[in-house]
Amino acid sequence: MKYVVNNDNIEVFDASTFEPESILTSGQLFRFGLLENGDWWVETGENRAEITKIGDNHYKILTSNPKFFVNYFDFLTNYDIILERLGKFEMLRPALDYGKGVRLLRQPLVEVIINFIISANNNIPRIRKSVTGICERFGSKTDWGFAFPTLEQLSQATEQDFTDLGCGYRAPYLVDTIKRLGSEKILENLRNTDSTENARQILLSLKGVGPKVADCILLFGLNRYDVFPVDTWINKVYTNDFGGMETNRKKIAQWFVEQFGLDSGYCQQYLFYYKRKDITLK
DNA sequence: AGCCAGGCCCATT
DNA sequence: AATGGGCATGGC
Repeated sequence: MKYVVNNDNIEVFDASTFEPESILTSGQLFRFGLLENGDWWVETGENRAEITKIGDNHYKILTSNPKFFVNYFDFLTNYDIILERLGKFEMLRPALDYGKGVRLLRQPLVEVIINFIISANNNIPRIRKSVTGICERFGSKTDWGFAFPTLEQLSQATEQDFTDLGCGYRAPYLVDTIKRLGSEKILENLRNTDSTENARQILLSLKGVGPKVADCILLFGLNRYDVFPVDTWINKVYTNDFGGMETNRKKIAQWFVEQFGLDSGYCQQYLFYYKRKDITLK
């Protein structure tokens, strides 16, 4: 993959490891969609991009903030090398072939924490609805819609607000976590620690954050790749496709990390996307 | 209609 | 440390 950063767009060439549909529907983010002209749109933080296909393996990312999206789409990482390493595992090849256009997004930390607290025991369409509602209710107006709210804006939200937005029993968790993020040095400590396990323990102290959600935050918000979030889908992959006998999800995650090391986070995302390939999210 | 969803909290053992 | 019941709410 090659890319050129311009004033109001990024042009992507040889994009075998950049496929908008794969990236956006792989369950990492919840504010995206398909326009009538076939372009994909994505919003995160206070930014928006539209991705238009120019030709085979050739895209243009239209945005007023190209620098942000170079980082967001993880363009500094060489995915060919990751695919080559993981491809040595024979059983991964169908998933890698199907999902080679997936990338691991480098997302704003607070947004990831809120999104994945909402994700627990929930379905993706409903998560999208709640997250979108939170932006519309508490985020700043933008040229195209609404930004994801800042921590200060989020601190205005009550438990009733989150209930009204369809967050269900997670509403009190959100209020409690938002209050703590504003009053303690949690975000700073998360960013400063060298230890993934230390960061995990900090996250587990948050209400609504268990082992799986913590690993998603580590992966999508803190760019730690020695993690393997195990949800209901990965659980099926483990037992049905890998023939695993363990039932404890923390132990399943540890088993995967033993296999795939620092490629675990990428591997998990390819497997998750492949397992859900028959479920449409447009 | 009933099961399931990118699980977690909390009480009990 | 491990287990299990309860849980808001909408998608399918």
